[in-house]
Amino acid sequence: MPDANGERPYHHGNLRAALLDAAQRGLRERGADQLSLRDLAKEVGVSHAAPRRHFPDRQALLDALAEAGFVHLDAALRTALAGADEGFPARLRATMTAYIRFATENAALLELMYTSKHRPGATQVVKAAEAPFGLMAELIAQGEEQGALDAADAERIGIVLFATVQGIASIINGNFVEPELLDGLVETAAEQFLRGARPLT
Amino acid sequence: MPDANGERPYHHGNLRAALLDAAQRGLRERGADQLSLRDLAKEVGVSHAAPRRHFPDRQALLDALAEAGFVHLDAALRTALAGADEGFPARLRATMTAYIRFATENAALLELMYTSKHRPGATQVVKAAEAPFGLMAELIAQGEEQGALDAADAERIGIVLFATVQGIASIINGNFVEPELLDGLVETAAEQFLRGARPLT
DNA sequence: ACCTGAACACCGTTCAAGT
DNA sequence: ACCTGAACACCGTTCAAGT
Repeated sequence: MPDANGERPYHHGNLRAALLDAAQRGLRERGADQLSLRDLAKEVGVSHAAPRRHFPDRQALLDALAEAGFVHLDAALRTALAGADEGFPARLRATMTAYIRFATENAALLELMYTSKHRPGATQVVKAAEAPFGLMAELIAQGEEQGALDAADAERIGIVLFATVQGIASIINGNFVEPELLDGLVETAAEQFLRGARPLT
Repeated sequence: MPDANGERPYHHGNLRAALLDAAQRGLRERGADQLSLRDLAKEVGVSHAAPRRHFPDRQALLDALAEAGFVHLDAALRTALAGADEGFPARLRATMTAYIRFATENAALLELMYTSKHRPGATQVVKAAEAPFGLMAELIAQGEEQGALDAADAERIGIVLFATVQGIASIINGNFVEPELLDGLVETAAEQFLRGARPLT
């Protein structure tokens, strides 16, 4: 039982949350490669074997981080959309910009999210990704209703849009183009997308 | 000196090449995480400290793999272009398809290539990426000359195209969409691109 | 110049045992 | 149910020493 004096902030029901919290910081500050279960356990104040109860192995913790990443990404996109104008072009740009911002501000996390560690097994991660993918599809469907798009298949076009922003993000994060080009790339992609999907006459 | 009987196939000037070769196989078969310098040394038949002469640390070997990956990618794209028809739409589709094929057939390598391990320092990797990026820009420039594109800035459009295929590849490799959708996604992206960048009248 | 062998500090993972 | 402590096999990295 937890002893009477308030010496230990964790250890009861929130070891898992505490570990994830520490892992999130470590990921941001030192990258996924430097994330060690033993370190995290020490940082949180438990023995090195304690995390095993909550994460059967290291990969399980990384998967949990990726899963949480998709939840946060989805929230960021929905927040951006909530604050955007009603017109489709504005909503498109707001979503793209929010994605890129999230991706560049959480570069190590993004890597983890898309890394094919999601072999057969990590269904949770794929499941969590459905929310932002769905958001993209909804956005496209709205554009069709507004008459801004001729797109027949909202889901497929949504995936291509998703892929485009994700690709821009990974090219920027990988240092393959100068960061100054970022805004221009997003704008070029948005313009091309609007022109490419607009009704023909 | 190498003793007279032909017992050792390596050890002279090609330890580096032998290590890279073994690493390439290991990467494909077990992924980058499972790549161990000690294992590679054992597989090649040298002591565990020998690789240090050629790769100062583990990251240096991973960077060398990524660098070689971009060289191979560039070759694959150029081969595809050499066999394609002259018209821009055909050349565009050939390039996109070749990229996606390379990316899905070398998923673990692709991850390594784009992983932001390329922090300040790994200039070799970024340098090696310039070839395929340049190829994309050339492709766009040809499209402009043929009158198929209105694009003002070939380099920027080329980067967006690059980002789109890379994004599709990572979404497929990450298992976020069913593989059956792949061909349709590439075709949708190609159509949108052609429509988005075509002259206005 | 290139490689060996021992040593160091650190891992992830397992398991009997504690509370 | 949750955590501890010892143990195991394995790392990357370093360095004196060999050839």
